[in-house]
Amino acid sequence: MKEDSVELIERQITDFVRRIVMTEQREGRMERSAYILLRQLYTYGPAGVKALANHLQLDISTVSRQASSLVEKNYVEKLPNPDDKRSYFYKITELGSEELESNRRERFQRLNEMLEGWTEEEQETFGRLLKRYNNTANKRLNM
Amino acid sequence: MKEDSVELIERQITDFVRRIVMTEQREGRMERSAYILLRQLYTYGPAGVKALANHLQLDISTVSRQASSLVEKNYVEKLPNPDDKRSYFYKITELGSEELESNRRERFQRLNEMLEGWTEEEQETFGRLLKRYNNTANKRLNM
DNA sequence: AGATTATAGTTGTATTATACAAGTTATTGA
DNA sequence: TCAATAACTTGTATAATACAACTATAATCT
Repeated sequence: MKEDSVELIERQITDFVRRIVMTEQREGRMERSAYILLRQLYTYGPAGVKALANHLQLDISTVSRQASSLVEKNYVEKLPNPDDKRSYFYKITELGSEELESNRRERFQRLNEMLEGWTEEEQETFGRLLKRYNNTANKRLNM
Repeated sequence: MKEDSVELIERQITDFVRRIVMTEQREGRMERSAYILLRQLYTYGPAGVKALANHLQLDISTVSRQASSLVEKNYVEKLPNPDDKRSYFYKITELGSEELESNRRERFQRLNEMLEGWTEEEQETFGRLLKRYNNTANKRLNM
């Protein structure tokens, strides 16, 4: 089997995802989904589960549980929506923001170690190509 | 927050993994782990669960179950090891090889679509950088 | 050789993220 | 006003995984 670029990328992506999933499993998952939800709330402000589920492309029930779990940890508050008594706003708390920020720093730290020895240009290129890949993937998902 | 390369990459990796995990969940997972196990057996030949678990960096019990599941589908055979009656060799079958190959093709196909419009050089670079990243990550894991 | 220890594998149990389906309460619109 | 719709929660199921307990065999050490 000839190892052209596509084959190389396929292989690398498979390994990449495997390692991450595996590592997360070992350390007790949650982190990633919690992180993403917190990031969403931090960046775009309070929202209800439906909007969040749309943004994150997850099932409403999944987000509902994730959000509850964050409420338990006091990382988010569940505020009733005065205009619609069916729904709520989940709002990141001070504690949640701190948690997010510290998590962010850790991630940057780890990533920085991973990228040790890379030139600035290589880093930029990697980021750019990943982004391009993601954009295409996301576009395709929404069809 | 300034968006330097590390921040960009962190963001893109998070999104990348999220989308993949999510998509797999939707379509009934298994595919990835089965694929990786089949690939391992195809590439390196028959092996017992311990060796496989080492290679794939998974718990023995996990591999044991994955292997059983592949035996049920007739993708692999479970052969007794004549030199050690405690252990077995799992060997990919003809059917398993075909399944692997067709899975591979599908993945290439999808990936090719994803990389539409990329120059050959961009593809090579992407593969190379992913590989570099993976190598570092794997090295760090084994410490 | 016999007893102890180590090894290969399987199976039981738990956890996490997820989806789908069913249910509750509130809103909207004919 | 009452039927349909919407936002959310909760019940149930699934998949990949780990850890712990167990079984059978092999290796090692008196």
